[in-house]
Amino acid sequence: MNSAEIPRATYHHGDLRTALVSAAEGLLASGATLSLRAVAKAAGVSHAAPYHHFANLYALLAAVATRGFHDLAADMEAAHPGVDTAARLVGHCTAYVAFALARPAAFRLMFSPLLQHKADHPALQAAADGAFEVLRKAAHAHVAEGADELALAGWSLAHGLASLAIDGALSTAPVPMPSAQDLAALLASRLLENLPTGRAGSAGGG
Amino acid sequence: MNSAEIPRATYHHGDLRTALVSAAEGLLASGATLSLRAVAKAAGVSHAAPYHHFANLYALLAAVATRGFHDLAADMEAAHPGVDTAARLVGHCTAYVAFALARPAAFRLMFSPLLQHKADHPALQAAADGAFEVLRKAAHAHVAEGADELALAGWSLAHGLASLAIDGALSTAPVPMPSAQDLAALLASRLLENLPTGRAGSAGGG
DNA sequence: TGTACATCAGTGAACGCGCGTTCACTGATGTAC
DNA sequence: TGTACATCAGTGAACGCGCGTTCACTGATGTAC
Repeated sequence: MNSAEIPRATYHHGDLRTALVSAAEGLLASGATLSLRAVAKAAGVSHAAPYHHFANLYALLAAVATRGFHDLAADMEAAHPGVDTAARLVGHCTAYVAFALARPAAFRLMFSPLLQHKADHPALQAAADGAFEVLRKAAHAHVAEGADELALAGWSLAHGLASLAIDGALSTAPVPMPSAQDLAALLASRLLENLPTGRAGSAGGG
Repeated sequence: MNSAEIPRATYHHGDLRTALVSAAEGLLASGATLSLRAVAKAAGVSHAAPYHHFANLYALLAAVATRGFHDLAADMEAAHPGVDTAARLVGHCTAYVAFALARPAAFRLMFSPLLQHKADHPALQAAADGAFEVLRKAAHAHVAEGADELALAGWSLAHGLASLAIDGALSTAPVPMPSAQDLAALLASRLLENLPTGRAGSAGGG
């Protein structure tokens, strides 16, 4: 219950703030270059209206990304088949990739350098931390020793696969591919099966 | 020897085409929004000069990305410690992450949706295919069966780690981190050690 | 070597456009009495 | 319930700016003889 998010009065438009966030994500998804004027037009209001809700374009983008991290965390939480800890972590990774494929524009924005200074947007910072915490907790439940490293490995694998898939890089691969979701689940489960509590030790040569 | 790349005459400037590509990558690295006029100014020529070398901004961006893929492939080729096939693949993945950390702006552009239609730029398409081929060949040398999947896993892991690192996401992780290069080598080698020729079979539920 | 000519990379003025931002305004919503 | 007032979300005109793109030009480089 973040009191800064909810109690927006609904005067003329209904809820222009939310409508602007949705319109912005829609424009990003369409591949258009984003501008406050274009977002206002897409939302059906005059170009000056957004200034009553967002100081500038970056504040609006931060709101889009914040909603994205909330949705990502919710999707990952919702995807935990059974109580098996490994299956839960695989489910989280699969949901991660599925989110990126379903909403690539939001996913890119969430990790865009445009919003790298998340400290400027506390709500965004909190939402991003919350999403990673879902993965970290799942890894911690699976195995105590090396859990953070395990979470990082799963996160990296899921993030890399998601990024490559939505940027079309996988289409350059010379072999027929299963669906990206199936592939993510397969790879993540293989990784988890083969990385139990034991630590490998000295593997990174210098 | 691509005849379309080399035989540029050096009339007034010397080699404005190359200078524009370098200036563009420099501007991208500085975080500035890119425009042809800004690139021309950075290269010290008038704003109309680039039109003698590039039809528009996208053609220039494609040239930046093309050079990036060439350099990435060269870096990966150069990083093969010994003749051990596993070590070579780990070396490639490490070089991949190191390239992203050294030239994040180029790396992002290379996988940007702006250049998703690589078929419009044959040189870019060839360079991108060539870079992935380095990874695929290394995986194929390591193990014939399932080599493409192995290459994809290594690629995804390296790409995900690289993306998260350059976008600052790893700084939100609640544990102290080794250097990203060491981490990439560690994770890649673990993955490779534990994913030999055997195939897991049915792991992706659904 | 020297001269006349052709080529074309780079110049600078000019254009129309969409942008961010401001400003006085207007009119619907909420509230005090 | 009704009226008068306060609030403030959204409007539309206006501004200055940087952009992409074009165009006639100019002058350095290359070449034919």
